[in-house]
Amino acid sequence: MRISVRNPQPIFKQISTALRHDIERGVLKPYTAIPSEREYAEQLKVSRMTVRAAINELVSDGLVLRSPGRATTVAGKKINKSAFGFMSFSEDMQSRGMKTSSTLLKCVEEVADAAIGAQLGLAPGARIIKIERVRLADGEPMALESICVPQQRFPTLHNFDLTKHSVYTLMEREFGSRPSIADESIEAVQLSVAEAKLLKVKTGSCALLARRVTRDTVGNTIEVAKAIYRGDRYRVVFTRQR
Amino acid sequence: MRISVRNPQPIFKQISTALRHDIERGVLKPYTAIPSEREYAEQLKVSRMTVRAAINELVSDGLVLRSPGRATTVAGKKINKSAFGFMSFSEDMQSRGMKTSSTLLKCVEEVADAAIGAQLGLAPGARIIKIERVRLADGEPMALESICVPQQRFPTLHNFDLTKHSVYTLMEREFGSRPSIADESIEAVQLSVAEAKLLKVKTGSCALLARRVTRDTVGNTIEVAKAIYRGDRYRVVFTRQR
DNA sequence: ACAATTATCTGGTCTATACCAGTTATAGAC
DNA sequence: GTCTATAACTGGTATAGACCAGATAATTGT
Repeated sequence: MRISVRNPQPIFKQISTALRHDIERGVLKPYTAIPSEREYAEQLKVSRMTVRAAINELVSDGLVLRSPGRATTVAGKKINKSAFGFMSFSEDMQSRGMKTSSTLLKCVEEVADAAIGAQLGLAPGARIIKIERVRLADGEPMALESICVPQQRFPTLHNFDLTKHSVYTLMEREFGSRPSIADESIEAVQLSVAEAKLLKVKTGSCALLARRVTRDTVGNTIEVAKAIYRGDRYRVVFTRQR
Repeated sequence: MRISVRNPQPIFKQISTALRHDIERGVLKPYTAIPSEREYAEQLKVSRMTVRAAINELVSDGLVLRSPGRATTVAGKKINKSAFGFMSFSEDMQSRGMKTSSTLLKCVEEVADAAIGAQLGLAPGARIIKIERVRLADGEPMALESICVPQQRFPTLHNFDLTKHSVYTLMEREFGSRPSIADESIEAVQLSVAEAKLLKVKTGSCALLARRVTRDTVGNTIEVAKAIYRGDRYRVVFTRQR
């Protein structure tokens, strides 16, 4: 493992990605103990707290398990290789090696209704930009997505080519608002006739309905989203800890 | 805020729960900045790193937002009050103020089939304990749950009253195995005739199917679970970060 | 050979300090 | 007033030490 102070990445990040790779490549094998924090500290000539910060990252991703008194061990094989985090549809699919595309159904500026406005923390009568898209993976319809963002914060968002660019990327690059945290809920629903037609499945099929309220690093609510994923092709995977 | 070294809880934990309460009670209001880490450190006469550890807990629960250079602010109202973590059905429902009960459908010791055995990391032919229950909240059927645990690790689990005790509690108290991390997947499915009858809903209704592989603090896989939740009454809620 | 004790591991917490890089407020120049 | 440079913040990272309690390995005494 090589770490460098000249690397713009913080040391603990360098260490955690190095360890992550070691686990992925099998250098550190599942169910076996990894070297102790003190060993790494001495070997890498960094403080133990720095090593600890690195390992913290792995713990919160569920890659390793810590238990007081015992050595830290590599967790067994995970259902989901990709760490949780939260991803946009495009990032999500791309990480699975699928090509994504979109069909734009709607892209309008309108007055926010009471519910959406309240969730976005807007005054009554404030305007929003509403974007509705069919999301496809390798050409096959996978999800229906409806996004509402405050017009005031992203005034020209609807001028970009939303079939090409990720909305999150645009938010960050063009408007300096980085999505940071999202409250999400998932439920099972039956598809309506219109929804089923767009997804090219039978009416009444089961689907996952996800609602999401996204905030940026400053705490502003920047998005209220609703997405319907085909039940036969989509599965939400995550790691829980306690 | 009062912290004490005599309190068996670590200081940073005391601070984080105090802050959590302040946020819940509205002493620290949404969208407003909280005092800086240095202020808390001086006021509480602890190291800044300790305060930081406390605030880290709030950040990972999505209660506050940090952004370099700026003050830390309280996040807006959350969809889910309860932090994510992972909970058993009983804990889950109880936290919602509902009374839970169970109907035991099956509780047997048998040879693990290939798939389950592999997930539990067992040798072919090893025995498991399989528990199937209908879970009820306030007397109403809410979920069907099927749990498989290795017989070797929990030899007498099926002798306990599983309609009364939480399996996780038994695992920890009676067998010294604390559930620590779980890989979970959720998908939408249509209920079969038998499932619908047990849940007292119409055949073909939508439901959430959750699969879970749980490991303890040492990394042993201690449970493979499958649960079917009524789609009309259940919703999975969580917070994502990136 | 076995059981009990002890030494030495482990991670968990904590301190006090330091420097950096962003952000914001302030004070000064115009 | 408005603009600009600066000072005073913020959180982010890192250090080098310290002590604790749980787990384990080594060493005893029998």
